[in-house]
Amino acid sequence: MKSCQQKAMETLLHGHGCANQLKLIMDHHAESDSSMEREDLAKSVLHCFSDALSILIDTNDHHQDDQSNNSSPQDSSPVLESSRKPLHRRGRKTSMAESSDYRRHESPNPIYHDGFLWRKYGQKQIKESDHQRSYYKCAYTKDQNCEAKKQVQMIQNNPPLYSTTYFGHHTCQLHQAYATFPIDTSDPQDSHMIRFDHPNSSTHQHNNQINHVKDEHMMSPERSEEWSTPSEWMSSEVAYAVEAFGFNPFRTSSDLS
DNA sequence: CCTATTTGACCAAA
DNA sequence: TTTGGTCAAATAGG
Repeated sequence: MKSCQQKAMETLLHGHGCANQLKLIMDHHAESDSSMEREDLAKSVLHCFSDALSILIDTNDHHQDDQSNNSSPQDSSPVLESSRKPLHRRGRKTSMAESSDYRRHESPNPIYHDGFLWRKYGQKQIKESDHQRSYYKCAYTKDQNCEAKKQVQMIQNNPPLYSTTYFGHHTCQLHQAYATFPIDTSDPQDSHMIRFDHPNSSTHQHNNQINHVKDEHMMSPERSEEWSTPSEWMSSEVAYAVEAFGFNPFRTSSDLS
């Protein structure tokens, strides 16, 4: 089992990778159709930071955790939740969510471009919810025994709210690439961009660029009309993320500085 | 062709 | 028996 610091480090490295990818996109396709991708990546970066922070903060005050529960974080999106929080069990266990380590995000739109390559392997109607849940695993599960998974589910219709839950941690090369990238390059202008393709994948993969999960038709088809202009909800989503990250849902700001 | 997604079947846990 | 998670055959689509 990995130490919390290790997890935090991995999360930060992922965020770093996403930021790199974002910069790459902004450098090369400044005006193109990649705004959606950029938006998702920006969100991922923010999520990574808050994830890492929550891990570190959580381990920091693991001994003085008495009054931590009653200060429930208000429900501004995106909401962050982790398995390190106490889980109240009611009724049947929801296996994955209660047994293994997970990080959950809520946001007004599903997160597809999070810097990793996912493969969908299932979709289920969930009892209490009106909406289906989609199951993804890392595209390198087979090649590299990467166990990372994620679930995406619409949890609310109006306004639209999606829950993205990550399970396990990436051990694949795509992830390792972030770790080998020099973090503090002396020259911020010159970008030594990391490669996002994978050295072993060329033999049997027709396409080794980041190949993002496409929009599912699982959700109600009419939902797309609810977002009048894409730029509206996208920028508001990032604004929410910034806001949430700024005050940190788990602690008061005094703990951060 | 090849790979990715869809979707009903299957399985394990409760 | 019900439910959530996964498998894998069928299908889509490049």
